Amino acid sequence: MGRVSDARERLLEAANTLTWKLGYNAVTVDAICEHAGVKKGSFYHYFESKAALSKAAIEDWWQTKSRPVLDRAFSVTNPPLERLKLYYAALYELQVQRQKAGEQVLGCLGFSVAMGRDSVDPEVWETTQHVLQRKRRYFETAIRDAADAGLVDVPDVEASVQAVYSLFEGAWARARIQNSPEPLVGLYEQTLRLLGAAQPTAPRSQVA
Amino acid sequence: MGRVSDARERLLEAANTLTWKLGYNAVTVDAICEHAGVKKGSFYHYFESKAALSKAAIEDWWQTKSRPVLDRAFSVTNPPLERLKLYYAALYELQVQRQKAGEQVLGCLGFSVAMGRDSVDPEVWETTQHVLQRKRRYFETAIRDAADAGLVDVPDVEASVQAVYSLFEGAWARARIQNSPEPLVGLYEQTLRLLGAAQPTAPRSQVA
DNA sequence: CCATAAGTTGACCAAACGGTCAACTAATTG
DNA sequence: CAATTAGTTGACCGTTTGGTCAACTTATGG
Repeated sequence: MGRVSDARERLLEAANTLTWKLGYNAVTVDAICEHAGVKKGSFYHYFESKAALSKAAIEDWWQTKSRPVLDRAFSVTNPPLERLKLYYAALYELQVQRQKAGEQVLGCLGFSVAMGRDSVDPEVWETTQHVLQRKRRYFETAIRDAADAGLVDVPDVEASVQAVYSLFEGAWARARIQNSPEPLVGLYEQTLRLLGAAQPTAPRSQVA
Repeated sequence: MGRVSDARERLLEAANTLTWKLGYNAVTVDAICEHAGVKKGSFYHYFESKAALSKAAIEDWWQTKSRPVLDRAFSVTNPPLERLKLYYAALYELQVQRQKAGEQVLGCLGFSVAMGRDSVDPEVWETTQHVLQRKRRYFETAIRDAADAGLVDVPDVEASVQAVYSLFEGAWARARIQNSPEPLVGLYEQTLRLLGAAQPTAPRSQVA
C-alpha cells in the first residue's frame, strides 16, 4: 500500500550527525531536513516533534552504532580486562579513521546530549540517560568478572567501576573539547593502575 | 559623571547562573535580562552582543569563583597530594551546601560550555578553553611536585596528569548528568591509585 | 544650579524558530 | 484499472530570537 521511502532513515541519520556535532539545542528542524534532503512537511509526517525524532535517533544510534561495538569488545569469550582494552582500541581506531577523513573528534553522542540536562527535552534526556546506564553496565560486568578471577586488586569493586567509567568518559569528553585524540592515549594503562592490575609492558618514558 | 549602577555586575551574575544551568545556547538574552532585572536596552548599553557578555561572564566566574578556591587548595605551602585532597573536599563541600539549599548539581561551568564547541560562539569557546587550561595547570604542578618529592610512583608523569585530570572532569560531568554528588565520592582515593601513592586509611568495604 | 555624561526604557525590527495544513503524487493491491 | 494508502510539497502561522534606537531620567562635577 502506498509508496515506499527511506526518508525516515535519512532523518534519523541527519539528526544524529548534526546533534553529535552541535548538541541538541543548536540543531534546528530546518537543518535536519536540509541535511536529509527532506521537506519539512515530510518531517512531520514521520515524527510528531523534534523531540520525538531525537528520541528515536538516539535509540537508533545505540542499537546500530554503539551497541555492536560494545557487544564485540565485551564478549564474555574475552578475558575481562582484555574487553576494556579491545573497547578502547576499537573507539580509538574509529577516531583515527575520522581524523583521516578530515572530520572532528566528537566524543560520545549520548554523553554530550546528557550534559544538556535542563535544556534538553525531558524525554530525550531520559533516553540518553538510559543509554549511558546500559553502557556503564558493560564496564561493571567486566570489572566484576576481573575481580572474581582475581585479576585486579581493589578494596571496593563498585568504587572502582565508578572510577574507571569516570576516567573513560572524562577522557572522551576532553578529546571532544580539544578536538584531538590525545587525552585517549594510554587510557588502558591508566585503567589498569586504577584497578591495581599488573602492567602489561614496559613504560614508555621515565621521570625522576 | 553620570549616574552609577551595578547592572553590569547583575548581568554577569545572571549570565553565569543561567548558562551554568542551561548551557550557552539555551540561554536567551531576554532570560538574562529578566533574571538580572535589567531591560534589554540596558543590556546592549553594557555589552555589544550576547557572546561578549558570555565572554566577560566566564572570565569573571574564573577570577571571582573558580580561581580563589584553586589558589587556596593548591597553595605551595600545602604538601603536593594534600592540595588535590583539599580541592576535592572544597568542591564537594560546595556541592553539599548547594543540595541543602535545594539546588541542582551543575558540575563545572567552563567544562559544560566547552563541550558545546561547534555550537558556541568561537570567542566564548576560546575563553572557556583558556580557563580550563589554567585549571589543568594547577593539577600538573601539584603532581609534578609530588613526583619530585618521591610521593608518587608513576612511569610517565605527563600521562598521569592527563589521567588524573580526566578522572576529575569525568566524575564532575557525571555528577551533573546524574544530578547527584555520588560519582564524586572516593575521588581522592582513586586519584592516589592512579598516582601509585600510598593509601591513607583502611578501605570502607571489602569485596571477594 | 545646571550642563553633561552615564544609565534606563519600551517600542520596534528582521530573521529564525518549531510546527501546521490542504493539495498533490505515486506505488501497491483487489 | 481504479481505489486506497503512504509519501511529498511549499506556502503559511504565531512565537521567539538577538539586536536597534531615539527619547528619557538621574547622579555628579564644575
